[in-house]
Amino acid sequence: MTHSTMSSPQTELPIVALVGPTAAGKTGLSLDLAERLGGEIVNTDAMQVYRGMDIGTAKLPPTERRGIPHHLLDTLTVRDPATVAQFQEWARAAIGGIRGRGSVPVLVGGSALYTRAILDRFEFPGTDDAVRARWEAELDAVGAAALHARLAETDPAAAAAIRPDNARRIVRALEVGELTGRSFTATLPELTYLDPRTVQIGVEIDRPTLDARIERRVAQMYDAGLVAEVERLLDEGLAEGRTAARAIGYQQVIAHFAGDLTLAEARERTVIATRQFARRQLAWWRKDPRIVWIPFDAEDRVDRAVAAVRKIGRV
RNA sequence: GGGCAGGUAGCUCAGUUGGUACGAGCGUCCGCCUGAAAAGUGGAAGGUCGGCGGUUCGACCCCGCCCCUGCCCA
Repeated sequence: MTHSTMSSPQTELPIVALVGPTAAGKTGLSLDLAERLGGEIVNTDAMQVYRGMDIGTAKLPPTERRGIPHHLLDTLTVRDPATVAQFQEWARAAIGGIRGRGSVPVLVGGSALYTRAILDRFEFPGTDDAVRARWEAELDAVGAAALHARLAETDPAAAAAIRPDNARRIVRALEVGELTGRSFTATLPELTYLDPRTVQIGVEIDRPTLDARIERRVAQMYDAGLVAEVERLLDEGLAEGRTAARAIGYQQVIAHFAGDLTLAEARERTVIATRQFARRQLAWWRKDPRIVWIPFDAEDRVDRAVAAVRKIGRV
């Protein structure tokens, strides 16, 4: 416990977020950084929240965490749906708790939307299972195009921003409209940190190297028993999980068990899906000029990261 | 040595009874993205149609030879 003699010194503590494509080396850097800053780690990876999904999400085993507290790992079972809004709440609470303890929160993870939802001014309009279910049923009955036409009547702005084939977003827009009576703007908010003492550090890596690392990582996952892990999780209801079953690696092994892919195909598809995921992540970070990029293999990367943090807050 | 099938986009394959390749799926690249986000979604770039020669106004599609792949016979 820190005793604050001055006006809440804990708010002077920075929020650090480590971003970058999967397999770039975020985890390793996060440990060094947390050690140097006296920080605690907050996971911002949408799939590492699942208990039991360890190998396929490249979750750091507890024995390798160097005694640094890790938050938001293993918070859901494989049957539970994950949602951004809920994660935002958890993460902000975790950040508050860490700062309250006089430590620096170090967020690490590859889920770009999650990270933004936590760091930026980002508000979610709410949800309602019944309303959602009704629109989803309507979607099945009428199809995306017809639903989009209906959205065009009630919320022209949203309809203009959402493609007629993007069923998921159309349903959500209709849900929000019904719930709030307001337009579902459907555009990302500005890049504005909720707390000005926020730094994002990006792990920079060239594509050939990244692709090679992805391939190697997938091979290691299979060697380490990914298939057995999936088999075990299937007993726990993985296939019924709306989000967990979609995770890269898991999704392909499930398809294998369903007889749709050979094991070799599943492995290959996992590599491809991971690579595509990395590209999508990169597209996301590319738009954010606030990120301080540090080469993944820079000898002094930890020093540089620490320096970037010091620029915005006393540590 | 002989016979058959095949050689078209990075990959797997469609296709035209000869008139500028209508290509498709996957991959690749780029964009979008507010309660499934490791998800969802839009677009773009790629082809001297195995090689050489011939027939023809014109060939990827016809003829000849050659090369490569697979299968069969010897």
